Amino acid sequence: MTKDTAPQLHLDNQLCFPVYTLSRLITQAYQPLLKALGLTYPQYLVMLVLWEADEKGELPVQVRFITEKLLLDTGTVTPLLKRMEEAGLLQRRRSSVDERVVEIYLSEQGRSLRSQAETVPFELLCRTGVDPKRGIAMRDEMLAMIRVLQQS
Amino acid sequence: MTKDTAPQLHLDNQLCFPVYTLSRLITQAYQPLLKALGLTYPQYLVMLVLWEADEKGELPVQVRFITEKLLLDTGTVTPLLKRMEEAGLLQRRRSSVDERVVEIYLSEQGRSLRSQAETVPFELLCRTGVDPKRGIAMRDEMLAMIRVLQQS
DNA sequence: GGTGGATATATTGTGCACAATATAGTTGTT
DNA sequence: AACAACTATATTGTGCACAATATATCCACC
Repeated sequence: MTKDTAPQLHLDNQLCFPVYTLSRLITQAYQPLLKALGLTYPQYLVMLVLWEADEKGELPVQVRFITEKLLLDTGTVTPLLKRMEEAGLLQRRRSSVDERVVEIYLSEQGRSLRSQAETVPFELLCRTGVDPKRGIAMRDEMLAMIRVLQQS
Repeated sequence: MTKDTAPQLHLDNQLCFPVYTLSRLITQAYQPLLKALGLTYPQYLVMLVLWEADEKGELPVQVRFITEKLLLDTGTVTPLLKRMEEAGLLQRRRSSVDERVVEIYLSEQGRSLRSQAETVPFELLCRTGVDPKRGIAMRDEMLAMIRVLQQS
């Protein structure tokens, strides 16, 4: 009489666990590169949003713009932006048109960081040993899952 | 004269961001199911490890066993196990053979939670709308990337 | 049998995530 | 004009993650 088993509860059979682990390991792989720029990984994501908005002439952006791009809520983003303001990467200013809104401006320091960041994605690609084609296929599958999960 | 662009820094071209987001959204999808069991997502992962060890008659396990399975360090796992002990899910006891080692035992409450958890993976599969075959393919690709990242 | 190095776990401090709630401002309706 | 409903951001509290460091124990070798 052996114990009954529940293979669907075995760690190796989970889909969630590799996603969770891969996310952590990727963040760890970025860490030394981002440390040289004085950024954490979530701060790097905010900078990606701001640099891209800058290219398109969309600055300043609202806090809401960032929360929607990154799918994070204000409870995460507000303190994140405060720390980044203290670090001199950006400015936060209440809109005079609508006092509810806080507008985010890129500082010169924040803007100039972009040129240093330009090599980061390629270096990461090398470290992870991802074949670019399969990486794109994986990315698209994940984006599809994200769309499904966002509805609930 | 337009601003120069750096497409490799655009959010939509990142591989890391979908992994990061998918991981968060999956955790959020688990949350209502796990809340009914009184577990957080990392606590659920610890329980998966313990239930599986229990099946194999490997209990008690060392803290190290859990950190290695989950690829987390003691700075994360020790307080996690303490909270789980307070919640009555497990016991922590110093080994008398080797006083450095802390042995983790499953409590009866923790063991009996397994039957309630057995339906969780299937429910998640439904919510994420994953085709099982493609899910397995994705999982294996992620595990391959994890192996590469673990070496550095 | 003492001591240097290795091992196992714990602690401290910082920065996310996120649920829940609060605050303040705006808009639409009557 | 008053006020209810809505919107944008902020705050509070809890629980991870993780780097860095500390503590305690064990083991090998002399």
